[in-house]
Amino acid sequence: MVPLSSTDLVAQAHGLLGRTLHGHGVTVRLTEVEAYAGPDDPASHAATRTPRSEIMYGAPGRLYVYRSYGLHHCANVVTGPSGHAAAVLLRAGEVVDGLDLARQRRGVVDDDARLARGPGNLASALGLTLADNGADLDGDDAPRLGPPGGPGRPVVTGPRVGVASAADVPWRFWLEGETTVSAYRRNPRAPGGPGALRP
DNA sequence: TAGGCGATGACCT
DNA sequence: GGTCATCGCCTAC
Repeated sequence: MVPLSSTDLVAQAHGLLGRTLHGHGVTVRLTEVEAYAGPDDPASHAATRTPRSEIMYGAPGRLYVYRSYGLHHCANVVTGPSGHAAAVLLRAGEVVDGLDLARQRRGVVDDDARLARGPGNLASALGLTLADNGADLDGDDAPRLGPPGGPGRPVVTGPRVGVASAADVPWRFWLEGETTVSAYRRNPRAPGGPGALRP
């Protein structure tokens, strides 16, 4: 196994900002992501290796989709390498193509910035479901990632949203000034003090 | 097999 | 700011 340093993971997360993700008829430009380090990260689903999290232990460049609170789907990009289970949660994006379809899926017509704000909404706008779990993002079929490119504007760093463990690890990254970025909300179960895990 | 919990989001006050 | 809907997954027994 090749150890993945936190700086590499941060670089992977930064690399996804500003990049496009093509879903089922909808394309978004990623504006907010969160990094999860794998078995060493108590906030990651990969902290316990189970059939659900197994996809994160596989090859990088694949999509990990899970259902949260019985209502929403959340999408991650496995950043690997194989066996390390590092992944980046896609939290928000700007819909740049397929606006009508995204509005139809989300039922939002008055504020395009809300179409893909929040991981559940992002997955919904893209039409991502559990059926997309394990999809190869470098393949020809949707979902797939667009070509790498710079974020285009300064990247802001902050603590991760909603996690009960390691809530203070500043592995949430978003593009400065983007209206599509979701609001910060701390998990009520998270301890008040600084987290034990620091990059 | 049953019970508890969660990387959420929308609505209400 | 607070509450609640809702169900797949994990763990304990």
